[in-house]
Amino acid sequence: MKPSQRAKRILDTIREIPVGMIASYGQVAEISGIPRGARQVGAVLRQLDADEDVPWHRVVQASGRIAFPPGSPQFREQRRRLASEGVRLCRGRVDMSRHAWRPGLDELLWKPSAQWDDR
DNA sequence: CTGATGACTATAG
DNA sequence: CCTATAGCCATCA
Repeated sequence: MKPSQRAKRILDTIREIPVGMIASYGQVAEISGIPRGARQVGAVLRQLDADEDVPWHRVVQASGRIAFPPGSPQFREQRRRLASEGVRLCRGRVDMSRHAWRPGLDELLWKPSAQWDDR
C-alpha cells in the first residue's frame, strides 16, 4: 500500500470524528487499519497543510492530553478549537468519559429506533 | 543503508 | 504527577 494512500485513510478517519468528540492517535490508526500506528497519525498531521479541511484538533493523546507542549501556540490553538465545540480541558485533560468518540455508536443508537417506526 | 526523530503508548517506580 | 524505559514505525538526512 502506498504511503499516500495510508495518509488518506488516516485523514478520512479523522474527518469522521463528530463535532465535540475526541479520538486518540492510536485509535485513529487502528480504525484506519494501521495497528500500532499512533506515531504515523502524528506524522501525517504534522505535515498537514494549514488550510486542509481536517478536524485535526479532535485528535489527542490516549491520556486525553493535547500532544503539544502546554502554553505553546499550537497547544492554545487546539484548545481554542476544542472549546468552540464545547470540549474543554479539565486539569489539562479532556473528559474522555464524555467526549470519547465511539465509532458505530450512532448506528447502535439509531438502529434500535427502527423499532419505533412500525409502532 | 544507517541512524535520528517524533502531534504515540504502556508500564514501572 | 513525574521521570525513565522500552516498544513502535514511517520519514528524512
